[in-house]
Amino acid sequence: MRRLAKVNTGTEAPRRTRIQQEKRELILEAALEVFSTNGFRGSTIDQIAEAAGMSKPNLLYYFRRKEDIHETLMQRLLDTWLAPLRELDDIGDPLTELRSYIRRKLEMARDFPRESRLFANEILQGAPRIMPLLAGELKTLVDEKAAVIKGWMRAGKIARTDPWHLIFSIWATTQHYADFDVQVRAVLGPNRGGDGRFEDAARFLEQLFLDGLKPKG
Amino acid sequence: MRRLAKVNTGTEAPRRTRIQQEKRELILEAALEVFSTNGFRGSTIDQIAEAAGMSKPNLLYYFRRKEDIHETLMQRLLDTWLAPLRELDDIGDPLTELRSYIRRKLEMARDFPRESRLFANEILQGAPRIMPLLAGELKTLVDEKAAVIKGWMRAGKIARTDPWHLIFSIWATTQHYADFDVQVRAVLGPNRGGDGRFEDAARFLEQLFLDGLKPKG
DNA sequence: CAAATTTTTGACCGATTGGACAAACGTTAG
DNA sequence: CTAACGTTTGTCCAATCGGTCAAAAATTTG
Repeated sequence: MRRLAKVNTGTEAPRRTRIQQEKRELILEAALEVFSTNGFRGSTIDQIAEAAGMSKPNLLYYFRRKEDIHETLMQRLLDTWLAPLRELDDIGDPLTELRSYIRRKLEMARDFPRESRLFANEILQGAPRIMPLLAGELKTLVDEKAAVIKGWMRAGKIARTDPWHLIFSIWATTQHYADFDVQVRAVLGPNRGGDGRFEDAARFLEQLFLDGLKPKG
Repeated sequence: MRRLAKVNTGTEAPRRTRIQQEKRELILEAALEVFSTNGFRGSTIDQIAEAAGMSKPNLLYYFRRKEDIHETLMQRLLDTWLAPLRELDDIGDPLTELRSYIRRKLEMARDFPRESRLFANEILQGAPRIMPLLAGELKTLVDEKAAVIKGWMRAGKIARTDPWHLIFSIWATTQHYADFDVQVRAVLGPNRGGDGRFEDAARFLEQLFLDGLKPKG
């Protein structure tokens, strides 16, 4: 009876055995850990293989090239990473929607810091591997949501301002707590830099985005 | 007559000839370019040497190890990078002071994006080389300025909130335009992503930090 | 000028890298 | 069981890496 051929087709034919599925997940999990802390060029296949508990040739049996691992990781990443923005909905109170979006993004920075750092690494180095996605899929989504926000502004539900830069500022402030986590904890010190820092950040960001810094009165 | 001995003392004795000064600057400039786009491990001495227009052994005559270049670069960076925060002054109107700080930081993101990316690269990878500086010099400075801001809040000059996270949010939003520049331009597109994007960002950030998003009324 | 010193380079080295390969080992269908 | 296929590994390789070294070239000093 016909069995499966080579695994590493990469582009298509994802028919895989149980072992293949499991081992590929194991490798991707290990690669996320290694890539997110060392960058692509700073990471070695040996590091990933050791983190995944297997030999280098064995890893290369599941992913033919180092770049294939990174590519698979980035493809998966973008979907989950943009999910909060996709949820931004025209129905419902605008200020509540924005507050929820900020909160969800901050939770992702707290719960998936490796994903955030992997993405940041890629962008920092000029996004050589995902540039088309940025100018295509991402731009389309942001433009769409910017239109929604503009509608809220026209309706007088939120202050008039630039929707694109608003989205950037939400990305920047929330992802900062994942990407610059080391610095945040170093500056806050042992007491304030503990587990409570995300709640402090949530409170601060809510106030910033809703009311700004001008004193009441 | 006694001449200069080896150049690479590194830690002290910075007596240098004209050629040494010039060539060292040339190397540091080239290294800034290379390190900021490839990270430390992703950059090679050959790349830096080529960017500086000299041979690898010649470069190693001025900096004995690759790490020495990076270290020198980081030391210089922190001084100029924190200058805007150091200027944050207790005298003068608080809201004006904060607005000036945001503007200066945004100008630095525009005029020195490579420095910003170099710093981001280092922090992203756990700040292995400057951790002591973060927990020492940086924390001291931020704590000091947080106290100044707290004074403004007590005096009712600005809204009460967390001064540390306020500083983080200013860092995050401004540096975003340097570190994530590729993404910003990809999303904004050819028209809005042109040279005017920093002015748009300045306008938006001023409104965000002063008034927030709640509609006037 | 010439000697002393600084600067530059080609050649080289050991270590590490991404990846190839064949042989050994496991597993499963008939 | 056994043959066919999937999985794993030890070994090897060429390229690249950071860095050395001695000797040539350029510069400075007296």
